[in-house]
Amino acid sequence: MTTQANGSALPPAYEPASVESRIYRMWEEAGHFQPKIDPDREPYTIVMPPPNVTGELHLGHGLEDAITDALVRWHRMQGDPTLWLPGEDHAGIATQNVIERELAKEGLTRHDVGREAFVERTWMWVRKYRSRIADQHRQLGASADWSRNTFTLDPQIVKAVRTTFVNLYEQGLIYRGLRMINWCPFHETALSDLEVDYEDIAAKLYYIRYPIVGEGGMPLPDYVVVATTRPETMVGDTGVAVNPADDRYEEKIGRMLMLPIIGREIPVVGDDAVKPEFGTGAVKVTPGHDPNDWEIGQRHDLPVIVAIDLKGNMNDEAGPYAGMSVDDARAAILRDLEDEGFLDHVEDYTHSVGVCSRCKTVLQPLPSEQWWLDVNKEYEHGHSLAGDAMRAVTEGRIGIVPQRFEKVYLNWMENIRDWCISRQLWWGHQIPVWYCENKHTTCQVNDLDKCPECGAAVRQDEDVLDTWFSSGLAPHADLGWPDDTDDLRYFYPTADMQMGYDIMFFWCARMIMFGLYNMRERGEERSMPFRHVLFHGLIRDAKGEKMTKSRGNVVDPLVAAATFGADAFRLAVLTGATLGADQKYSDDRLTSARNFANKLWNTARFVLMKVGDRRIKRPHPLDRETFALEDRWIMSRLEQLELDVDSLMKAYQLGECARQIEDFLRGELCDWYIEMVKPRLNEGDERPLKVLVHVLDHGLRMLHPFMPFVTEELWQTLREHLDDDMASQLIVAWFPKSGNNWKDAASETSIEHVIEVNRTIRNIRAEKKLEAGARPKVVLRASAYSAALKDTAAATNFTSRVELEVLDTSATIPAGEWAFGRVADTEVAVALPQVDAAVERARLEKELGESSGHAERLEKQLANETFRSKAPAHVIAGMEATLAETKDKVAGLRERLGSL
RNA sequence: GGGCGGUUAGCUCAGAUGGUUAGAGCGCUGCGUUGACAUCGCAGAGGUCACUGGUUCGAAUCCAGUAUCGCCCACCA
Repeated sequence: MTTQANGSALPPAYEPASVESRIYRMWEEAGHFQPKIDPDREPYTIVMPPPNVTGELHLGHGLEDAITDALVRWHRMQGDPTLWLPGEDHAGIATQNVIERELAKEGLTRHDVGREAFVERTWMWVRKYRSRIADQHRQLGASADWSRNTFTLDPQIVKAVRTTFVNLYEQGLIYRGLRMINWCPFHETALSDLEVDYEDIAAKLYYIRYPIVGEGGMPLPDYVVVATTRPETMVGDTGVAVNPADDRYEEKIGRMLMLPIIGREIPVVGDDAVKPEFGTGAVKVTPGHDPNDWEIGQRHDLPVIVAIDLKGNMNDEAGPYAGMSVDDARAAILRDLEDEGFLDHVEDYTHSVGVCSRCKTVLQPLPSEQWWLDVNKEYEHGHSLAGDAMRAVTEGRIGIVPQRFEKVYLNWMENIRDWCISRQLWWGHQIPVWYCENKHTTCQVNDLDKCPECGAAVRQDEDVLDTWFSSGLAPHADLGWPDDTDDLRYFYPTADMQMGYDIMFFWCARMIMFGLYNMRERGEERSMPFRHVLFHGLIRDAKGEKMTKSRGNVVDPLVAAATFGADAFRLAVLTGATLGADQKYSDDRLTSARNFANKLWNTARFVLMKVGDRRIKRPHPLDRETFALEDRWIMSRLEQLELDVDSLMKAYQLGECARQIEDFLRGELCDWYIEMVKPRLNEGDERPLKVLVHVLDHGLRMLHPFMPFVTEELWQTLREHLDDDMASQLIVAWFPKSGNNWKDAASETSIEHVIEVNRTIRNIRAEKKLEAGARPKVVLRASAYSAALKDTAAATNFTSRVELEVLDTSATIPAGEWAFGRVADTEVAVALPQVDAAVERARLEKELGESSGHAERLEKQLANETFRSKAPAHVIAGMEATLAETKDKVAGLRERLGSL
């Protein structure tokens, strides 16, 4: 044998820790993450969903890296100029909160330090965490272009944000207005509808008597009972509404009621929004603290009284309850109502309340001046933000994967309302609007120091924009918009986008609206931010619970990667579920993925050991004539795999694709091909080396998008032994493209048969409890497959440890003690020391039952005229072949039963 | 109140355009260290594909309905 130096040079087990950082550095230093702009080639671009700068990457980011990197590496290996554009998000509320908590440890609030110092302090935090986040991506193998890394508060993005704002403002889509908003008393800011969660709470429905006022302002003994879950808001009541069609209250409409305790007179109004069947059919109207009541108040010109302040406490409007918290005020009011006989009765009642999606504080609906984006207004004839965003999807310019999410997207977009974009925070994009003391308002991109109209000093609007306003610009802004940059011209529109389905509305929807709007000069076919958007599911813990800090079940992807290897982590999350579906995460899956990496490692180790110091030429199609049956088989199987990989990748079936490659390498290459050719290799036959090196090379290439580190490490050694035009690194090597050179259906059928025969032999060995070390004689009697069985006899002798003799059907099996089996046309006889006739009979009878049942079903179907006329020919032919084989088998079984 | 998804082996999940006896990993049982790999190999047990009805020559796959779990949307005083 030749030298074993190269194979033995690899340690016997794959050790990710000793490989990953070195390999990553090698890629990055070679500049492979940075695409070269080539006008003759279509680029592949994908923008990374920017993680919040507030902290660590979680499993969701790990999954995203696995998905994106697989797509990116696949395209890069196809030769596409490939750009994966990374970034981080300033994450307004989340980040501000982190810094406020830091301050709180020093006993300070943000107001103590002031806006400027607070923002500076936040920047210090950001600088520290940004590089940390990038390092975390690196550890997972993300081949993103760090030279283009973008932060959502970079000057370039500020310019993009302001330009967008100004354009929308000038077209009247952005406006400032007094509306009912969701106010979070904890964060002390307005929120958009999307940032509201609803929680069911067990509460009470309080029925309160509102006396009717007679002539002269005196309360009458008669009263109207209203039902409310929030009695404390009655201090802000300015009316009571009933349905105008409700007979019970018909004559009450227009009369005045006396607000209990407070003593204010309020009118009864008729409004269709009131449902007669709910409660008493009469509802107290508090326009200052309820969105519905706000609407009713608008319709009936009712005054608005705001009685709750921005921290959730009662203000002076609450009279005797001023200064109390909402909860205290509720208790006090109920006590007073009861004391004075106004509380009619109380019922248990479960309803949902809006809470802040971040801190779960119960939100206060308040009328407030905020900035809004009107997504339905036409900015040009026939064009609105939401309308364009819907059409891009319905007309197929943007594809949603999986497609079922299309409906969710469209349904949301159809019902979308104006977006509250201002936040009362300090960290973020400050609104580019300036006011002067003469009430002039200026909205412009550049900073302003004096009023262009009157020259007076100006003050910038203090609010900042919703974080998603800037994220929504990502694809074009990250590429340089509003400037006309090379990147923007070349890489926009981006190809794919990928995110968890949970941020479809927050992010995907906004990117589509903003992209189409800002890039509209490009025309419909080139203005969309991306051509496909992929929605992946959430990763839950092993019990299916959502991973949250409070549950303490959060898994750090870097710990997983450090324990099992980044490749194992990536493979595990990628194959854990299909796109769009949630997956449960457990170490078991990581373990098997790690084991596969090790299996691959040892496969390569074996091949390299056998190759020694040779340089191998790839198999040429002309070699087929000289190749053994199993050589032709594995080459044919490889070619089929390449075809399947191509179509699966194109269909974004990444998990299925990885699984199929793994199945091939494990189940066909390792389990069968390698085992079968060992005897030939031992005899110095070098043909299998050609095949082994080629198949391993292609396998590593195809697996690289999924398991980049181990494949690159192995390929670095393998390439030294392949006499071919090779790239220096696998990351930029060509991806196997399926040709039609090796497809060989006959070889596939033959080897499948040989494998089944081997399985049957082994099965008999195990069932008959033959000595593991024994080499029993085996006689095969076959017709059509006899040549294949003879060709592979040496292999079978080796892999199943037998002494094989292949006979034609004309020959008879010699006398002696045999255990019999059958595979299609092949009768398998394994020599036995002795046979237990009863056990053998039982086994044969069971098998006979199964086989004759199968034959009957086939016969019945084949006898069916409709089937014969409608089914495709290959199905019928296949079934007939199976029937023939099954009949042979039945005959054989009967014969053997008879001879027992 | 609308909408969506899941329900396949003990567990976690695959099964594209319907097609011959439904797969993998883990777990389980038995055997095994034949120089790539015990992070391994071989063999085996284990499934009426949630249920009912329909379409079809043929259904895990398509249609309708039911059950159950989960999710999303919606201004339920």
